[in-house]
Amino acid sequence: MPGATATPRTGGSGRTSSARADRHRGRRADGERTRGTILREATRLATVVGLEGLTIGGLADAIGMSKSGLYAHFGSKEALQLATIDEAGRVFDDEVIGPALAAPAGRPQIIALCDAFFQHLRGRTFPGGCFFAGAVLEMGTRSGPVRDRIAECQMTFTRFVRELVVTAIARGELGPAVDPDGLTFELNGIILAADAAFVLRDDPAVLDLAAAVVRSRLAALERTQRA
Amino acid sequence: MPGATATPRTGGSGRTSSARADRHRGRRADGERTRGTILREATRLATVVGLEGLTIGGLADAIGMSKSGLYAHFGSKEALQLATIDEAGRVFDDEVIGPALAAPAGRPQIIALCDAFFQHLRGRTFPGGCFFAGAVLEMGTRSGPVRDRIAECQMTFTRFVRELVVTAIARGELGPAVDPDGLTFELNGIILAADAAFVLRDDPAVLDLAAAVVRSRLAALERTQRA
DNA sequence: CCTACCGATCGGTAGG
DNA sequence: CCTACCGATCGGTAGG
Repeated sequence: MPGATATPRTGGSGRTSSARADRHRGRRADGERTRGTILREATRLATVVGLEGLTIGGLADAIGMSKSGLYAHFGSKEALQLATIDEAGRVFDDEVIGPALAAPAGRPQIIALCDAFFQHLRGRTFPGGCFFAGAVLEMGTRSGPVRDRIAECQMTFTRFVRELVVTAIARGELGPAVDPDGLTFELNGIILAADAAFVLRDDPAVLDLAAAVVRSRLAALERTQRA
Repeated sequence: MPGATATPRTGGSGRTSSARADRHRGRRADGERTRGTILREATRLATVVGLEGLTIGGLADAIGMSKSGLYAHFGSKEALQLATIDEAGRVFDDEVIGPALAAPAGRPQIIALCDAFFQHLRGRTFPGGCFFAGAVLEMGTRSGPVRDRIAECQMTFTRFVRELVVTAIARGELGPAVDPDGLTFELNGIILAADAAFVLRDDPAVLDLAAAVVRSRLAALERTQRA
């Protein structure tokens, strides 16, 4: 969720091929792999117990490591939380933002974004539903770098949705009098309602309802002059 | 949020006036008062640190009591959590359900319900926003009596909103082809989006936007035939 | 990446 | 409603 722009993560560090460089690369690659394993489990765990409920010991147990093994990768709980947020952002970009960008510009991108989000829930990438929906309510009224990072992610997403809305209006696929802020707010609400209902009822039917609501809402706005 | 029906909580126990009964009543009244103080602070604290993050020690400190003083009122953390949920439900009934029921039946009740919810946020009854919105995402994927109680509250609220919608359709204040489940879902989404945005941005302007969205949404559905 | 440890805090109990 | 305590777990560190 960090952004709508694809941020290519260039991996390895060079082209040297001495034994020493290979060993360095091997060690670093192992470390990166372990780090990835830790963070994948951390994102999953955090959607169930929260970013604050995520404990170093609990996470270490879940992946069969010692606590100090985790401290070798992240110096503190806060650093782990921030890295976990970034990992969740990469997953969100891959599974939700990516499919939206792959769709034709305008209204199809709005529908693709919502459908991708519902698929993100349906596929149970995270056992506790949307990582960020939970994190916003958990961290919203606190303070510190973790809260600020979550707020930043949420703002980035809202801005992205608004861009799609503005584009759809400019292309004449939504009525010219549609209020971008209002529709962005509504779409975010549909997304949040889908997450809450799916988390609670564990029933894919709520995602079908959500997808139908998105379509009927956009169809109505295509014809009317006032949102 | 337990229900839309007013549940009068009959207090005192009788009409006896012996010294012994008075002393009993006095003791019980003191206990009830302390219990209320504890629960009021518990609901507030829980909206910031979560129902799970709510600790006996932290709550005891917040109200200037000893931990064991709390254990005298609630035998366990789980019992405290359940009592806290009930207290939050009473507050929600008072501040949100009550004003809706006081409005004229039909569409005015839907608007009154949403406005009362936005006012519930604006007045900062709870520092962390809507108690139940946070609790649903925190407890949704767990198990046990606390999760079940939260799920029950959410279902009761959803049913209540749906009743208002059905009534408004029956009265001809919403188009006959409006889908009750779809509109209930949308209204719940607007409520959740308002809570998330207010918690994060701490800006009453988001509540004004939410109120405007509710009105324009209902106005559009009054005229159209398909939701 | 490990074992072994630290002070602080967790939920909960004994006994008054 | 209190003091005093329990074993378990918290985030974090030393030293390898």
